[in-house]
Amino acid sequence: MENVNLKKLAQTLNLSVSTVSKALQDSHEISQETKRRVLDLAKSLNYVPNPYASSLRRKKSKTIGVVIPEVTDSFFSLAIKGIESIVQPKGYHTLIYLTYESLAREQTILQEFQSGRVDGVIMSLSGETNRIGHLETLQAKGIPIVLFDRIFDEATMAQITTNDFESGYQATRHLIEQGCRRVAFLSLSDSLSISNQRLEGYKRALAESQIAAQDDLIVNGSREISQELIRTLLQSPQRPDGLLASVEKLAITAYQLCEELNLTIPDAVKIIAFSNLETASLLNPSLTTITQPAFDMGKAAAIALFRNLEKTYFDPQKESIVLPSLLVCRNSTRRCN
Amino acid sequence: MENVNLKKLAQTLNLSVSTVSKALQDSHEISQETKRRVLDLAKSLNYVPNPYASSLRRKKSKTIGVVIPEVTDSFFSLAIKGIESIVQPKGYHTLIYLTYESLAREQTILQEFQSGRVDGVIMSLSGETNRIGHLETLQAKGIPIVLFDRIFDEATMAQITTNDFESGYQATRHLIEQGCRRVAFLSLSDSLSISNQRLEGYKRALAESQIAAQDDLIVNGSREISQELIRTLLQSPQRPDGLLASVEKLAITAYQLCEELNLTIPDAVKIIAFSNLETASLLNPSLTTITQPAFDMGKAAAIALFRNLEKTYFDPQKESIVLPSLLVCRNSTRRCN
DNA sequence: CTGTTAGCGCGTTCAA
DNA sequence: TTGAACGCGCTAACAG
Repeated sequence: MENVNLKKLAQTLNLSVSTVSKALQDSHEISQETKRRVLDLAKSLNYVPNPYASSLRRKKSKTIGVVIPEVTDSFFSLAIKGIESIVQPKGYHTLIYLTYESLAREQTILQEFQSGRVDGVIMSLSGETNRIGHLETLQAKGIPIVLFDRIFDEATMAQITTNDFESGYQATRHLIEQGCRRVAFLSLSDSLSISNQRLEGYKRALAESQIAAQDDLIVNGSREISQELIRTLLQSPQRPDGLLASVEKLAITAYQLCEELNLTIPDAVKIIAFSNLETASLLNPSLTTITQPAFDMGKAAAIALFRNLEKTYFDPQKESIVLPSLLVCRNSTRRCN
Repeated sequence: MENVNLKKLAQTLNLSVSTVSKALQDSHEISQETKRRVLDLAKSLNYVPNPYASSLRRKKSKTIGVVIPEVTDSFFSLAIKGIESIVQPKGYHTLIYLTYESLAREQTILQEFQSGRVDGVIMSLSGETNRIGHLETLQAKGIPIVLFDRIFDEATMAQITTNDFESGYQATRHLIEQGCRRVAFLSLSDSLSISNQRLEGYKRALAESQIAAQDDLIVNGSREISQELIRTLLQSPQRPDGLLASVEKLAITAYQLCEELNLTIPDAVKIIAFSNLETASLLNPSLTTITQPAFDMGKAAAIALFRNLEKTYFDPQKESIVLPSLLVCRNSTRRCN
C-alpha cells in the first residue's frame, strides 16, 4: 500500500517502534523531547497510520455503517448529512449501504457486519422488513444499532421517529378541509412502521369527519406494484379526489400518473406527500408536504449510537425519541404534534 | 470484536489454519472433501472473515472512496447509485465523504486516503478546488482516481463529463427562443470546469443572437454569496428576464428569491436549471431542466476505476468520456450534442 | 494435498 | 523513559 510506517519513523530516529507508537498517541510515558522529534518527522514525512492495522489490534474500526433503503430520496440524503455532522468530528468514518427496499439485501449487509467492519449501525428498515432476527443477532455480538424513521416497535434498541400518527391525521384533515371526500392512502408495505402509524392517523381523521374508510382506497405495494394499483384507482369511476403518499417515491409516481391521465392537480386531485424536497412547495404552490426534521433525526440517531459505543459494556435497551414534523403548504406551516 | 475465526475453524476440524484459509478461497490445492467440511462448518458457525486482517495482509482494502461536494443533490445521489451498481457486485465497499464545497476538507480527506484505506477514488471536485496537488500526490502513491462531472482539464486521470459547452449553449438558446433578452448565468465559482464550459456555451449562444454578454449578469460565488448577488440583480431596474443556473442549489436559491420578490415564473423570469430532480418538471410545467445521465456517469466512473485497479501496474493516464445530457421541458426532450 | 513459518502495521504488555 | 517481544486474523512462500 504505502511506505511510511512506524518502523520507518523508528529507524530514521533511532528509536524503537513502540516508542514512536506511544509518542504519536501522546502517551505520558514518553519525554516531551522525544514526542516533538517524532511528531515533527511524522508531519514532514506525511505519515498516516494504517487504519486496518490499528483496527485489527484495537478491535475497533472507528467506522459506522449506515443502512438505508434509498439515497435518491430527500429525507435519507438529508439524514446522512445529519449523521455525518456528528460522526465526522469524532473521527469516525461512514460506510453507506443501500437495501433498495429489499429484506434479503438488508440481511446480507448485516450478516457482513458480523465481521467487525463497523462498530455500530444506524439504519432505516426496508419496506419488506417484517422481522428483525438479523438485527438482534448483530446486537447480540455487541454491535449497537439505532433505528430511525422506519423503526420496529418491539425491537430492543434506540429508535428515532417523528409522530407519524399525528402527521397522518393532520395531513388527512387538511385534505378534508380542502374539500376532499375520497382520500386514498398510498403505502409501500403493510409491515412498515411509519406507514401503519400514518395510516392510523388517516383513519382517525376520516372517522372524525364521518367518512367511512374504504379498503379499496388504501394502496399497498412496491413502487412498481403500486403504480398499477394507483393507475387503476385513478381510472375508476369513483376515483379519489385526494391522495396521501406516505413515501416520497410514491408521491412522484402519483404525480406522473395524474399527468398521464390528464387529471389536473389540485383541481381534480389533491396530493399531500411525505417529502423533504426543498423545492417541492416552491415548484408547485398547490403542493402540500409533510416535512420531517431529517437532518436532526440523523443527528439524534448518531448521538444515541455514540452513547452506546462509549459505554464500556453494551447492553441493548429500548429508547424512543420522537421529533416533530411539519405540515407545509404554501402559506402556512403547522407543527404536527 | 467477534469470536469465530480461522483458528477456531481449524481447531474444531483438526486442520491447520492455512489449510482452512485455502479451502475457503477454493484453492485448487485442497481436496474436495476437505473443502466441503470447511465450508459446512463455516456456514454453520456463521463465519465471516475479518476484512481488516485481510486488508492488512493483502494490501488491498476492497473499498472505494467516493468524494463529492454534496449528497442532498439529485445529481450526486443518483451518481452514487450508479457507482454502487458496479462496485457492489464486485464485492467492493463504498466509503462516502462530503466536502461541502470546501477545498480544505477535500485535501484532508485525500490526505487520509494515503493510509491505504481505499484502493481507488471516484470524485467530483469542490467548488473551491482550483489546484489538484492533493490528487496528484495520492495518485503518485498508486491509488487511481477518476473524476466525474466536476473535472480538472489538465489532470492526468480518467474523467467523465457531459458536453457542458453544448448544454450551456442549448439552454441559453432555449431561453432566447422563449423571448428572453437579458439572461443571467449563475455559477458557484470560476474555477469549476463545468461552470466555465457552460458559461462558454452561454456566451456563444448570446453572440449568435447578437446579444452582448454583460459581466453584471454573470454571478459567481458560494450559495450564500450568490444569494445576495442574485437578490441585488433581481431587484435592479434592469433585472434579467431569464436565469441559467449551472448548479441545482443555485436554482433553488433563485426560485426562493423570485418568490420572495414576487416575480412570477415564468412570466417575469424564466429559469433553466441543471438538475436531475425527477419531480422538477412534473411539479412545475414551466420549469425547464438540463438533465445529466447521472446514474450512467457514476457507472462509467466506476468502470473506468476498475480498469485501473485491475491493472498489475497503475500508470496514470488521461482519458475523457463524454456522455450526452438532455434539455427537458414539458413537452419536449432534446439531446444536447 | 496439508502443515509450518513468517510477516502485514500497529498497540500493549513487561522488562530494562 | 525506552525497548523487546508478542499477537490481532489473515495470507503467502515454502516444505513435506
